[in-house]
Amino acid sequence: MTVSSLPVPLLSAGVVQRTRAGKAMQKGQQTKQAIVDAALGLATQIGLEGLSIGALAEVMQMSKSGVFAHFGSREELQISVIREYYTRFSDEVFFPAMNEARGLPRVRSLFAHWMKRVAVEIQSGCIFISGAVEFDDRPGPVRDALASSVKTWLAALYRAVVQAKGEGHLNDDADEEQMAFEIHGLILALHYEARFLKHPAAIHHANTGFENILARYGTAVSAKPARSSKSNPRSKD
Amino acid sequence: MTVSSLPVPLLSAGVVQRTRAGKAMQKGQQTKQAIVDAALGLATQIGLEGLSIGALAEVMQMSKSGVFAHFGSREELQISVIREYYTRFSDEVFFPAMNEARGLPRVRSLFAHWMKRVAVEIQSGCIFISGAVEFDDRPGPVRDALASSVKTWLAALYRAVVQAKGEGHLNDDADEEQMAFEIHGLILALHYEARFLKHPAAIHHANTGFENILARYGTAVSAKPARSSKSNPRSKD
DNA sequence: CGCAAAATAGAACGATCGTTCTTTTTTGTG
DNA sequence: CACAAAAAAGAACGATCGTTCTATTTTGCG
Repeated sequence: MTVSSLPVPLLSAGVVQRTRAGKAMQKGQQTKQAIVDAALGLATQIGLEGLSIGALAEVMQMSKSGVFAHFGSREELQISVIREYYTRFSDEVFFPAMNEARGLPRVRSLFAHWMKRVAVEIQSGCIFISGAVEFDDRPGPVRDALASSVKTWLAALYRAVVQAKGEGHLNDDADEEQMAFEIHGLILALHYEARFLKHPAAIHHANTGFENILARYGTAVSAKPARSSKSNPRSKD
Repeated sequence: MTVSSLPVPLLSAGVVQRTRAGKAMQKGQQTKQAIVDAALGLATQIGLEGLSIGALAEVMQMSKSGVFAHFGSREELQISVIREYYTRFSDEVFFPAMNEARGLPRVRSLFAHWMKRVAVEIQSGCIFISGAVEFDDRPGPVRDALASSVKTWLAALYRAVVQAKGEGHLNDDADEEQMAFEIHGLILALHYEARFLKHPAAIHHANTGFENILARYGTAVSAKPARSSKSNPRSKD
């Protein structure tokens, strides 16, 4: 049943291969990753619920059972897609922004990268948004995986806002939860009005809304900072 | 084929019966309305895409074909549900707010009634939101019907904001489209965080966000009006 | 009541779904 | 190369889907 002792149970799923020095499992993990990639592409367009193994097999030019064998259930496939999406989201939004200085510069960078990503997703769709609608009252492991990913990301945004206040970049009476909520609303409205209603001004409205939020919560001195990128290289946490 | 001359083709669908003086079609329209009611209940929970004729027939204690015959296609059923939802939304949000005086009082009332409705929909779901995700890149008559309803409502909100500026309740540099966009974002964030993430503070955040928007766009004198309800009975348009 | 029309039921259709089982092919390695 | 394990294919399953067709029941009115 196993290769040596532990068959690398379910933990990897994202990291490619190389159990010890280069031997063991290869082809399987590679195609599994390719399947997840294709599944993510389908899921962003038709949603996690619309994702079917038959359609996925056709895209992959494989048999249904061949695709299925990699996951064991449709739910496990959906969860794999969510994990993959979370990984990409983190790589494109979270980690780049962590290179910015704590406080408002980092909050600005988080929003900017988020916007850049949503601008692409106007074409392809966002799983964090569509999934929330699909699973908002459908309990189970898929919902749990999705909610966990979303909460992690929103908590990271919240933490950045708290740090901004700690750095003195926000007014003393600024409510960090409130500010994060309003920022979240801007992204959701952008997604709604751009993707569904095809309203071209939505991107501009989201950016202007963010500036409005900063003008309200930020201190006068920090409302328009002078592009601090590498100037204050205090990253980590 | 017809009763007298015109069989009341497909136009009614919302109004109950009574073609001329009380005669003609009765039972059919009644059960159709009951089916649409039940379908709306299902659709708010599992979405327009999840709405199946089989499940609907079971709820109605009817045969699949009996239910189907009233609509002729699943798409027509979905469109009927959207129209019903739009009617209820208008009755609960739009028309009540039109009793308020033009300007900020009416904008406040629109938001208040919207909030009251979303608070209920945290349990049952909102078709304008779930439908937008389900049909954001699925062209066809269902998407058209949904987009039309949503645009009508958002246009009404926008119009109220424009009037508020016309009444001198907003700053001269207030961008009405921008303000409507930000209000929309608050509702979307409320729905997301309350319904999916079960965050209890979401309602408070939405209300506070609205007050923040008013504080930014409203003139100083109008930022906190003294509950003008019947005091300024200038309605119509 | 009687009769036509409307409303509903019933059965069956092809298609697709997720899943299971068995068989074949491919892979990695001694 | 050979051989065992992994990967993929193939076929079939029960279920559900929207839809069509034909029969039956119910309704409204002369």
